[in-house]
Amino acid sequence: MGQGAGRREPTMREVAALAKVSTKTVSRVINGLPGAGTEVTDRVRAAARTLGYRPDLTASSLRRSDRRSATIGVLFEDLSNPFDSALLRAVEDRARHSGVLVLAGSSEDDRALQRELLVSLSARRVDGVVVMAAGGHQDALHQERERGTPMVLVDRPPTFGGTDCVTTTNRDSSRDAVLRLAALGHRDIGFLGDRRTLWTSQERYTGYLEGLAQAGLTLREELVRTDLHGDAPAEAAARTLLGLARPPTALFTAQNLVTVGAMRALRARGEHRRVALIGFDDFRLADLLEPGITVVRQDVPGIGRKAAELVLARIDGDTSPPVHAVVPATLVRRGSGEIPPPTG
Amino acid sequence: MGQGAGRREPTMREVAALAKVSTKTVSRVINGLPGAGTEVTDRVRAAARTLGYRPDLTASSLRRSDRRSATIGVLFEDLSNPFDSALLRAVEDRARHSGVLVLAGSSEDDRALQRELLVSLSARRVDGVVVMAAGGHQDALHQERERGTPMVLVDRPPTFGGTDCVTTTNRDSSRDAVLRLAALGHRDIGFLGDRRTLWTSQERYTGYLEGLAQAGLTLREELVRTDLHGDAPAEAAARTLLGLARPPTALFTAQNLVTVGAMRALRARGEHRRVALIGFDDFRLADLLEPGITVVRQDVPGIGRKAAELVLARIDGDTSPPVHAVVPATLVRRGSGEIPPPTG
DNA sequence: GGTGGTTACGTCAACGATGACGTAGGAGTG
DNA sequence: CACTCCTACGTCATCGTTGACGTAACCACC
Repeated sequence: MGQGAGRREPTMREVAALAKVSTKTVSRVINGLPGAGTEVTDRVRAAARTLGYRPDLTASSLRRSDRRSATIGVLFEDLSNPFDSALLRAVEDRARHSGVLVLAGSSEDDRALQRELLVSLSARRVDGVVVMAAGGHQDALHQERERGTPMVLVDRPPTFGGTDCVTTTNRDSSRDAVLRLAALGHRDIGFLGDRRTLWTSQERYTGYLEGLAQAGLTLREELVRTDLHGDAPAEAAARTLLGLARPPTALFTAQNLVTVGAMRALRARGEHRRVALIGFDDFRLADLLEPGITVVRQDVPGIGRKAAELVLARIDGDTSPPVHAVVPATLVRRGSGEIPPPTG
Repeated sequence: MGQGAGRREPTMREVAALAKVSTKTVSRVINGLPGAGTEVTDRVRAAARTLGYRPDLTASSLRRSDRRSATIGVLFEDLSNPFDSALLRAVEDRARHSGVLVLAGSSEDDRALQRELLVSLSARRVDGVVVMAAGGHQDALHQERERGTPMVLVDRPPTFGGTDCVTTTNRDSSRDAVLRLAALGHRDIGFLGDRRTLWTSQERYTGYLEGLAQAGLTLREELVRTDLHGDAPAEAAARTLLGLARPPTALFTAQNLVTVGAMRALRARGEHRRVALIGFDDFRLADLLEPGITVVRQDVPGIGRKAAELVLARIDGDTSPPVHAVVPATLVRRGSGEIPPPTG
C-alpha cells in the first residue's frame, strides 16, 4: 500500500510459523488468553515483534462472536461548526476511554446525504451511531434503528420511539432569557430564529412565547423573524426589525450565527449599546465584544459525554427503557443582556 | 445488537438461498459485475430488498485483492479547535467524493497518544492517514510510514523523508506582516508565540526575524515571548510586554489563542486602539471587534483538500516523488494592523 | 494403579465475502 | 456436424482470525 510499495502486513500465520506453534496459540498469546506456557508465550511475542505483527481487528471482529468493530459512527450537521466539533470531541474522548474509535461525517442537514452516510457506516459495521438528525422526516434513522442499530440522537429528539436522546434545556432557558429581559423593563422583545424545521428552533420559540406570557407581555408578531439560515439573513432581518416605527428594545436570538448577524446589524446602526441582546449558544470572544454578549450556554462537553455513554451502554447490552437526557444550559451575563430599555 | 435485541444482519448466503442462486451470483449482482442474466438479477435484487441485505464491507475488503477499507485515518491535535475542525471538514468532503470515510482522533500533541491512535487506526486497516504531527520526535510516524502506510502530514512537515506534506506560508506571511507594521513606522514590534517545539512557531518566529532584518530594525529580545500555550499565558505575557519601560508599539501574535490573549491584555489596559496588532490565523468575529483584528488567514479548506487529494492519490498507487505543498496565506486588513505608532 | 481433572497445546471449521476456475448450454463458423 | 467461443452460472478455496473441540501429558487421590 505504501506509495506503491505494496508491502503486506504480517499475519498470525507468519508469526506462528516463525515461533513454531499453531495460529491458535498465537491468538491466545496476542489476546492474553490462558492456555499458553511461559516459554511458548515468549517465543510468540518475540516472533511477533520481529515481524512487526499487528492484529487485524476487522478479521478478528468478523470471526468473534460479539462481532464488535470497536467503532461508532458520528453523524453531525457540519463538523466544522464549533458546536458540532466540540460535541465530536466530547464523544471521541468518552469513546476512546472504552477503546472505541469514531467514524465521523457531516450530513449538512440533508436527509439524502444522511441516509447515504448511514449506509456507509453500516457497511463498515459500526457498533452504534450518535446522530444529529437532519430536519424533516426521519425515516432513514427510524429504519436504521428498527434494524437494531444502537443509536443516540443529540441536540434534537427522534420523531419515533424507543431511542435515546440528549438535548439541552432549550425551552426553559429561552423562557428565562426572555423573563430576564422583561424584568429589566423591556416590553418589546424581538425574536430571531433559525429554520423552523429544526426542533431546537421550535423549542426556543416556544420558550420565547412562554416568557412573554409569563411576564404578561403580548406577542407582537412583526417582531418575530424565523427561517434565518446563517448570519447574513439574520443581519437583514435584524435591520428590518430595528427599522420599524416601534422597534424592539431587546432581542432574543435563538442561534449562534443568528446572534452574530444581529450583532452586525446593531453595530451597523450604532445601537449595540442601546438595544439589549441575549443569544442562544455561547461563542468564543463573546466576552471581548463591547458590550460583552449575554448568552445561554449549553454544556456541550456534557451533552457529548452523555450521548457517548448512552450509546456505549446500549452496545454493551443495556436494555433499560429509552432515555431522553436533558443537560441544563446556563445564562452567562456579559452586559448585552443587562441593557435596560430607554426611559420614557 | 439493538438495545439488546441482538438482530443479525442478513448475509449473502441468505439472499442466495431466497433467490435460489449461489452466493457468487449474488456477489456479481450486488457488485454490478457481468455474468448474471436479467431474470436472475431481478430475483437477487428482490431477495436482497426483501431481507434488507446490506453488504459487509469489512468482510469484503478482507477477501478482495486490493484490501481497501475505503477508510482513512485523520489524527489532529484537537478536533474541537476551529482550525483542526475546519481541516477535518475539508478532508472529509474530499474523501467522501471518493467514497472514503474518515476515522478521526485527537492526539492532543501527545506523542504517546498519537502512537496509540496510530495503532488503533492500523488495527482497523485504514488505507492511509492524514496527520498533524505531535511535537518532538516523530518516530512513531516514521515507523508507520516505513511500513508503507500512505501518509500525509498537515500543518507541520515530517522530520523524516519520503512523505507528503501540506503547510502554509508561515515564514513569508509572518515576514510580510512584520514588514507591514514596520512600514507604518513601528520600530518596537513585539512577538508572542506558541510552544517552540512546534515547527509552525519556529517558522513564524523566523519570519518575524526576517521582517525585522529586512526593515532594518534590530531585535529587542525582551519583546519576544514564546512557549505560550493557550490564551491565559499569552495574556500574561502581553501584559508584561506592555508594562515595559519602552513597550512595543505593535504586536505580532503567532497563533490563534495567543492573539486572543493579547487582545484581552490590550483591552484590559485600554490600549487596543493605540497598539497595533496582527495575528496569525483568522477567527470568527475578528471583524466585529473594535478595532477589527488584522490577521494572516490560512486557506484551511485548501490545505485540507490538498492533503486529502495527496493521500487518496498515494492510496491509488501514485508513486511520484514526495510533495511538500505550500498553500498561500493572505493578509486580511481590519484595522488593528493599520494603527500607526504614537507620534513623537 | 486406575480414575478424574487440569494444563498446554493442536486441528478444524467458520465468520461474510470474492478470486480462480470449472462447466453446461447455446450461438456461430467452416 | 464437429469445433470453437461466449455467456451464465456454480464450486471451491481463501482472506486473517477465533470458537468448538480434541488430545497428550502430567498431577493428585483414593
